[in-house]
Amino acid sequence: MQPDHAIRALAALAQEHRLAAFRLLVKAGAQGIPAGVLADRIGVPASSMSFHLAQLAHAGLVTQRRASRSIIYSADYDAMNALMGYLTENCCGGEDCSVALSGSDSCKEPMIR
Amino acid sequence: MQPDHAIRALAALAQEHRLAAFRLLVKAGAQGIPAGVLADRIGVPASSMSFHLAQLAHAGLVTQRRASRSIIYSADYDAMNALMGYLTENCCGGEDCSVALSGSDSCKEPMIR
DNA sequence: CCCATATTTCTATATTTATCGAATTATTGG
DNA sequence: CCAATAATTCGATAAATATAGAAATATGGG
Repeated sequence: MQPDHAIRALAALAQEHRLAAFRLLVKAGAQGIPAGVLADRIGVPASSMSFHLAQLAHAGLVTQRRASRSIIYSADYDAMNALMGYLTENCCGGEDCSVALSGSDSCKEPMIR
Repeated sequence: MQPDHAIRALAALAQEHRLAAFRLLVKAGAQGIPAGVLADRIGVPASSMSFHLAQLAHAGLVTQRRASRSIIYSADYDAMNALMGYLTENCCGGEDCSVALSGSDSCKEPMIR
């Protein structure tokens, strides 16, 4: 994953309504949630929701499919996975962050020099 | 971790120069890097670097200490760890993203309904 | 004490992002 | 085909973020 792709994904999640939408989509699983339902649940106008969903889609974090009149959004787990991988490799010292760096002494870089 | 804290951390990383700085700091380990060296390596004016470092610090992702005339920044691994934990719990279906969700069938939510 | 160094704060400006009503584009039921 | 529904795109602001020079604030050497 290129840094600019990671930045797009991070920026996509770094907004109240988009993070809320993505969390709902993650919980919803592959079934997904229609755009209008997301707008209602989050409490933003449809046009605002559409703007935010476009950013999540541009970052590759969600996919969309049409089902009758609705457009149903789903979280793209692979994309989120890739972002986690990028962060683990580049921002956590190259090891699994939650295991290796929390008070552990297995860090590649010594904590005190 | 509260959602707004996660958003601050995500936003702090979602910028070219800040992500570059944070990656350098992660690689540097506890030794850290002075503000001026970061500015030089990244190629931004000192005042711009200071602006970005303030955002990273406000998000809790870096710590700073004075050493003579320099102010040395270091990555805060615990904060990054907390962010990874938040993302894993809230944006990856509640399991370790890189293990459970990449084509695995161990997801809590069924992939197809 | 003075000067050079390192950094931050201030100030102004440019750029990007967010908001939301109105208009537009699909889709379906009747 | 027409009316109703679901979304998106458009357009106009508003708000937040980024940039960078200039001024101000510490620190330490001589």
